[in-house]
Amino acid sequence: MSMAISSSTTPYHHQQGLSYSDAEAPIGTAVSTSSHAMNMQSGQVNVMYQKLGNDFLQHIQQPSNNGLPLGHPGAQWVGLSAPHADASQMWQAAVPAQLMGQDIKPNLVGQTREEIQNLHHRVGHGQPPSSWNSPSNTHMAMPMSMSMPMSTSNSPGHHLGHSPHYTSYGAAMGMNGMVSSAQQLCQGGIPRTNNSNGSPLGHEMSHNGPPSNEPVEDCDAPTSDDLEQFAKQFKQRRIKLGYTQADVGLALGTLYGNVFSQTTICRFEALQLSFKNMCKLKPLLAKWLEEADSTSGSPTCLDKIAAQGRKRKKRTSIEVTVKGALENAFLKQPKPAAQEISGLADSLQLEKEVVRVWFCNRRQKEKRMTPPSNQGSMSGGESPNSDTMVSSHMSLHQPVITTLSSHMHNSAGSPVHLGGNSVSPPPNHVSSGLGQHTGH
DNA sequence: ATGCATGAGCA
DNA sequence: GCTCATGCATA
Repeated sequence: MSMAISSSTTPYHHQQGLSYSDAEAPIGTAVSTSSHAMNMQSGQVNVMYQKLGNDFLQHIQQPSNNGLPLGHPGAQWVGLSAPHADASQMWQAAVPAQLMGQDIKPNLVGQTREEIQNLHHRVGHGQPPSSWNSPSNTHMAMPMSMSMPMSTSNSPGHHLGHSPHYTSYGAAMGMNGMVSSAQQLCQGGIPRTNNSNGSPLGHEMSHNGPPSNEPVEDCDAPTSDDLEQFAKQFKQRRIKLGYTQADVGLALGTLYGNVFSQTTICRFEALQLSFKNMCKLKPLLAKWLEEADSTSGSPTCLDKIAAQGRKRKKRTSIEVTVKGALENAFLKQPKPAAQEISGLADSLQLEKEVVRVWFCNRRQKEKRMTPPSNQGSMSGGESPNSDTMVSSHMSLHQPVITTLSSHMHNSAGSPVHLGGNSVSPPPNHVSSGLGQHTGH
């Protein structure tokens, strides 16, 4: 029984050293041990399975194929919302998004080479036509037709600060015909047909209109469909403009004081945020887009936010076996009591806190993959998922094996379709968990 | 792109 | 202690 956790589980690695100087991204954080020698994604794949469906799955399983097809219909969302109609409901119900209600987080954009890499991939595989395909260019892959916004400093995360003299974006836009998307989007005039991806989304019977009250100021209360569209286009535009997700996150901070991380932008684009959250971010991103579109040269004063070293616990790498155990436990009891957690932690030789957090995260994830339960608005019972993630519908891609799903207990009691997916079973890992759990 | 972590707000 | 939003660190 090797329940050992990968060495990396160190209590608190004060890597103070990583005072992310505003100058350069914390590349130096390569601290890590690397000892995670194991197939990660144990749970990941499962999850992906469930929520993403084939497209993503493939994407995952084949790193080489990393560019998640922008062209892919994103139908996931629509797809789900349509058949289930629940999604829309809950989404709308959750709309009360309070813009800017949040705190301003001094974020230190960290992704540098990663971003660059990512960008690479995207550029390389994204739908962008032949126009720009110079993967060799570690900098920004920009549509050659236009001059790089990035200026000379190739640091993707900072060009804004330096002197992003962006030049004619128009040129690029011509390529896809995606013009002034920002504005359109923000005006509710989402050019649905305007998918350069060629994904017609035609069937999306979309959701009903926006909620009666729309707290969202910038744009009218977006519907899930709007958000999906926006996210998709946003991504396209962003890439075309040559920005990385991290760039955008930083820029948002510059523009609104709200810095966001690459992660958040990424999740936004992937529709992996709660509806409410999506609503909150959309206007900001829309604005940024607008800004980027028009601002042909004004950097929008970038003030680097001083890095605030916050000691962060080093990420614990949970072994596959252990993870499997956790999954099982989760299936049995998604919300274990403190005692149970302790016991579990003990038996698995994990810190209690780690286990607790694991469950929390697992639950969050669960929500994402869990289809909205219709009980929400009217049953008088507000489903806990009311503001669940957007991506839930993905699972619909596997109309087939939904069996497993039914096993899933989900707090709301609604059926959870795990992507049993007929596609291709998760490679290795803990299928034990999501894969074959027997409900409880 | 995602796993584990943090922290605010809430009950 | 949970949910939720968010992000660091990492594959």
